[in-house]
Amino acid sequence: MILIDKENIDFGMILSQHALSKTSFRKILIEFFYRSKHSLSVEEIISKISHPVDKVSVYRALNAFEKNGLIHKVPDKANLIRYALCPSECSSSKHLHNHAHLLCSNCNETYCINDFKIPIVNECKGFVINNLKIILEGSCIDCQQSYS
Amino acid sequence: MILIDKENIDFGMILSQHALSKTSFRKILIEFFYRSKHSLSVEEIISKISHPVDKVSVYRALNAFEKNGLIHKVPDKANLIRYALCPSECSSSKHLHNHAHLLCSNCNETYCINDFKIPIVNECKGFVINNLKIILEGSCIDCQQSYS
DNA sequence: ATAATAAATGCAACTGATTTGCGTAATTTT
DNA sequence: AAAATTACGCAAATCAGTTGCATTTATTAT
Repeated sequence: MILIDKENIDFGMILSQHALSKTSFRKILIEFFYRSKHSLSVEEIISKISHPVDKVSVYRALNAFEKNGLIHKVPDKANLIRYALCPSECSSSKHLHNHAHLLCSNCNETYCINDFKIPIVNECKGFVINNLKIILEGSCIDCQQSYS
Repeated sequence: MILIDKENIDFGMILSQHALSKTSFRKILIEFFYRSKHSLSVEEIISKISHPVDKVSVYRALNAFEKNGLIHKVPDKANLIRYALCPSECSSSKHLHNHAHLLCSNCNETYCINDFKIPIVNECKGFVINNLKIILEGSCIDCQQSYS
């Protein structure tokens, strides 16, 4: 397991490394992703961030972050745009993900899981498969506890 | 393998068996699903069906069909509403699917595949998993051929 | 078969997420 | 520091999907 000291990350540096402008909003946004343990929707970003932003700027920043390999889209129960941090191997030229998503039916939080066996597909109908998306729906720990 | 004679299916009967009204539009709609080898979006239904329909009626019919176990939602590249026929075991009380979806990156058609091994998930973060969605993205046979 | 009841349809208008255009402000390059 | 590029905020547009309501069609009961 890799432990990251979240208090001492240079978020401006992270933006530079991904060829993204270091505006005050974007520094706060990337920090917000690092501090969040689950994925983020546009609404969540606007309401919880310590910086007044127009939603248009949020959409555009997320777009740029994704394009440059910093974040990736994750499924959302309501089909909203929702993102999570990429593993460090991703770049603007290529997103390299090999993970599944856990989606809580109750609170609609999405978490990434990195350790799973790729399923074996027997019947392929001649498809050439480039990308695999796995979504596991269920109840997250927090929601299970709140039921009991 | 089960062979179905698509020329002699009583579509009115199928609607009755699923407790759905036999309107002329709904008979044409269910027939359209039977004759299509891939999944259908609302837009595709409206433009290709031999019957003038309002989109609202399409949405409402699809909703009713799904609720009564006749069709099920499938993923769509652009997050549109998209449906495919259920296996005959589905009913209004329960949808019983155990299959994955092939999504062609080129033409955006979606196909169901029924023969695959469920992946083993090692890292679950305490989740209770109720439902599994698997989406295989790639190129379908037709799109591969059109490239060569 | 007919009347009564329930459900489906079409139209117009609405919602809510996302996008586009454009002038201004901040950032990066020279 | 000036010039060039990119991001920002605002207003307005777009696009999929939904809701309300009056009308038509289908189902059920007589």
